[in-house]
Amino acid sequence: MAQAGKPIVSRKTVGRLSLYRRLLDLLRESGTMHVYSHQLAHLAGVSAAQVRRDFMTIGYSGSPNRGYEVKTCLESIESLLDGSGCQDVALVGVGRLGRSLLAHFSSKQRMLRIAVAFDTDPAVVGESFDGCEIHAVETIEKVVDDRGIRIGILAVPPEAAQPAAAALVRAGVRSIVNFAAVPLRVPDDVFVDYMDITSAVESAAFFARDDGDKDSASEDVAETEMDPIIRTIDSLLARTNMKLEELAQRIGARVLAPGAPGGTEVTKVYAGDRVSDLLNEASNKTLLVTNLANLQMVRVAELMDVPGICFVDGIDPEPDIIELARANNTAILVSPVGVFETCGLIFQILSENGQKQAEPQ
Amino acid sequence: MAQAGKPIVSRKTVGRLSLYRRLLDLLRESGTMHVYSHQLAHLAGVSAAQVRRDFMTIGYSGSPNRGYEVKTCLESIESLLDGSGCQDVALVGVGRLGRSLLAHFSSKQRMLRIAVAFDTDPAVVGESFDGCEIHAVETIEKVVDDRGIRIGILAVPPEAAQPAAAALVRAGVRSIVNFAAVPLRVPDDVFVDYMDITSAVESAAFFARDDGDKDSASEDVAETEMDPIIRTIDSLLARTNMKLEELAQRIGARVLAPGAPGGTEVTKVYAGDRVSDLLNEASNKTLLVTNLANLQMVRVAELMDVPGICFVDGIDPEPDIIELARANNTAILVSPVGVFETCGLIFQILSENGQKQAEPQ
DNA sequence: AGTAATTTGTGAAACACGTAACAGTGTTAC
DNA sequence: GTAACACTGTTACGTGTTTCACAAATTACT
Repeated sequence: MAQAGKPIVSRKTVGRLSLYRRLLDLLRESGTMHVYSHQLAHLAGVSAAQVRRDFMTIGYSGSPNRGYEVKTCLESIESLLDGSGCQDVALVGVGRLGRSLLAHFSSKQRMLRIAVAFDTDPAVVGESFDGCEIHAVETIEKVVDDRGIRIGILAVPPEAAQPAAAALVRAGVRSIVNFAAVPLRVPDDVFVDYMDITSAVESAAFFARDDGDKDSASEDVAETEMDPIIRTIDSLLARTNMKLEELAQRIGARVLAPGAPGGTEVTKVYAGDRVSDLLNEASNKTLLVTNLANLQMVRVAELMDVPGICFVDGIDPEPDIIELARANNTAILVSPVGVFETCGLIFQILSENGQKQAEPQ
Repeated sequence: MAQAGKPIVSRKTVGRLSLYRRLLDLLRESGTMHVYSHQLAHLAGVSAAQVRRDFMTIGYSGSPNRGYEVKTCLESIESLLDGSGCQDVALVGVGRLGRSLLAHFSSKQRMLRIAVAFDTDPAVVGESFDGCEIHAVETIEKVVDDRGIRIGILAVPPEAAQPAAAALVRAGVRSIVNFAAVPLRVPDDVFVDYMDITSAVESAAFFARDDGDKDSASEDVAETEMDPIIRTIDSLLARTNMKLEELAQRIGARVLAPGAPGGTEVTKVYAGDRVSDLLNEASNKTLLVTNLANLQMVRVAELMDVPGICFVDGIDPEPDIIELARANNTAILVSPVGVFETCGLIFQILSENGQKQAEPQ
């Protein structure tokens, strides 16, 4: 567990590792076992060499021709990032932004949680938001020190940032995320990350103007013919809780076997009939699109816990196939069109569906 | 006004310019006319060379021995950042974070405003927050295109980010600030800035651990004897609306002349008796601390619209001084201790006071 | 078994960025 | 008037990060 010394990981690398971690987590959930550097790079929006280099610096090795094993890779990153056990975070400033942060970290984070928050407003001091008590700012030093908290978040107006930072540092905080738009004067060995929203938007505004005259060659994303695996992985990001039944209806497919009772979510699609690929790619949320309507496919689906199979070209599968699928609680769909068109439709629907959700977590 | 071509300003430089702009704005408010590169650098937390270089790249020139003129420098930066006129921004996702952003930009921003927002939740569609209408996400393309908006902010859950980004790009958006934790696939000529809160905090957590073993040589900030001008400017950041009267009481000073009716705010302190310096540094919120109790000081204070003078060492000023000050509505305080101690006390009080404010804007 | 196809791991080049040094220039003091 | 000074504008340099390119390694197929 990353015990050997400190591999001297740079600020930017740590940021990317945090992103890899989330992506790998998605992949693991979807049942993917292995991932290549270029696939992960694609998902993370960086270059493949960058991914390899990052893994090198943290001392994790994949295997040639197999790529990186999702499970062990994830463990490696987590042992580095999370270190030993859960870390508490202190939040200063429980205004709109602060509350938004409380909600953000109360729900999804595993190893990091905001353990305590501070504010000046007597109206909120003593209250609790998302299970986090609000204390008065005057007590920062005592409370933070007592709890041994080493990470602070500043979500205060600019003029309050420096004093609050000073108090946090005095209390032993070693690392601060600062949402206020002022530079903090802190000792050199305290890490500060600036999240300056105003600067970010102003920069965006600047580059919005500047880019305007470049020939906009690519109206839509180039959509270069990516290899099927990447496309499959991509659809992961559009995890949209689409029910299998609704999907069937949308693509005009007949439903010959209902699948598991209560409906089934689909987050991933595998198209093809290569059982070996399927073994690697499929998960319990993968819809299998295939033009091979035989019993073997149903058996593999059962084996892999795949919730449904979609045959194509409007074929009528043999009765024994339907019978086995029903027995296995595996859904059977029949799309009236070919593999390509079916995949296209599903892809589009999943995308649209993702677009309709716009409520932050 | 920055018309000649495009000076090719890098992403990071633009971010810093945005910060300089805010700092210069503060300086202007406080009445400061000129600023040196090393002063601005100190305020911004960067090196003096960096500041000069940044101004070089945008083609702004200061004058040797005078530094940069706050007014024209501000104009120069603004003409670059804001370009021509006010720019509208589109926000997607009006959850907690989105609302926090709406509030943030509705209040303080001048040239940037969130003109329209989108969400899926039918409960908020049609509503208005902070004067901004919420539309349905399905209408992104039409509304954004119609209004000619070129800047977008994404405050949506990860799975909704890519479709929303695609819609924004199709509608003509050239620049996106993305708060979702996923990389966006957009054409190369669209600018994307990632504000990944989770990554930021996780990075902070990592470095909080890692830094622990370095010898913590500097318990508190080094507080190296900074030149008086910088100290004066520094106190600007602790703009704390401290009333002159309260300040007098806190430092145990006698009040010999009440100053302007209704009380006066102090955001800045100048200590010394160099009239030439005072002419440069003072503003209508500057408290003048001096050990020269003569009529000339009162006249200069009147001239510069300085609200108050604080004499030191418990002296008793001549009656004509008090008389003139009363006539001018200039407050006269007499601190029982020397210049150094008086400044120290005031500084401490302003700092403490700043710390008590912790409510985001 | 041997061969072909991939993919990793990594040294070295390329790049971007920040820093330091220095020459140029207006200002002040005498 | 002139010399000293303090600051800016700019060029050259160093550092940290990213990309390139290729050898080593592993698997699959013949």
